[in-house]
Amino acid sequence: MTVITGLELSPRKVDYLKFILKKGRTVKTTEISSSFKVDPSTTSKTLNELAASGYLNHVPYKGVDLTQYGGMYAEFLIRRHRIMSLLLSHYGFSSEEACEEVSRFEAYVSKEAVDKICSAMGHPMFGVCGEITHEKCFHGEQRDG
Amino acid sequence: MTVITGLELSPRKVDYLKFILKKGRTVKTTEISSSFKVDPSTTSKTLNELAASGYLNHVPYKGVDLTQYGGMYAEFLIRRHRIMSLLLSHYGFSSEEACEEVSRFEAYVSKEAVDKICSAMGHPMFGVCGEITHEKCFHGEQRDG
DNA sequence: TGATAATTTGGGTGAATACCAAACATTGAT
DNA sequence: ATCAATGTTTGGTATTCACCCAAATTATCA
Repeated sequence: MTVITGLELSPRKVDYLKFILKKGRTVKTTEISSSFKVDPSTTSKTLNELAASGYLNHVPYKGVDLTQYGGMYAEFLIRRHRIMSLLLSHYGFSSEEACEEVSRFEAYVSKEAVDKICSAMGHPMFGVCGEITHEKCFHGEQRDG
Repeated sequence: MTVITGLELSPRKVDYLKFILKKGRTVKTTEISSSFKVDPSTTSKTLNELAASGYLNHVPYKGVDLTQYGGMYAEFLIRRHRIMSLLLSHYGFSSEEACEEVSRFEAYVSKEAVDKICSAMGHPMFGVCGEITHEKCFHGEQRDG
């Protein structure tokens, strides 16, 4: 049972996993590279790394999709984004402002912190940019893994 | 009149400026390198870069201190740290937990965001790790520079 | 089945952060 | 006042992240 610190992935990798989870299907390299406006070769390499680390299944020339672990991890990433955005929305940020700001720093926010905030907020069901799920949240309180 | 976005400096440089401001005097390379547990040569190079960018005055072999601009900027850095830590302390974080968590991501939080949060909090005078000053805060609300 | 489009690979770049070894400057003790 | 010890800087090198270009490879469709 691997423990998630939330600090495992670089900002770009976080972006990619969130993107792939939101698509909910196999995604092609070009979809990602054009969305993020980078060269396909850059995306290709990053996807390879994510596959090597077990987050993605990569069938060369075909596309990528999330492994079981990658799916679980990406759900945390989305939850983190939504919880942090919701938090900022309580301080005068519009949805867009909150999402944009959070996107800058979310990769450096620990799961422990997210769980704590989520718990203090009473495990909200909706964020400013979508539904918040708490499957693996552990409700901030201690629980066995 | 240079506009501060808050995203000008890398995490390490943020650490250094905050450290120097807190000391409130000329600081030697070794003080910094030993505090952050890195090689003095690493610190020396980073201090050079900060000097080249106008944040520090560096007298070789003697030490560094903040330029006027550097001092102003460092005050923002401290305010950002304290506002963000105070924010987290409202979600069940102890002072230490809040400081530690914020230290991980503060370099990526914009001044605009800090001002907004500061304003929404009613410009608090005290954070979990020191007094908060609002000299250059512009009180979140619009004001001319 | 061959041209076109998508993808990957190989080779480079720059920023950030770090280390080591060697050169250089400062300081303090004799 | 000089020299050894200490502190600092320079030069060289490494890694991680993120990016680009050009060339090779694979897939697809007409």
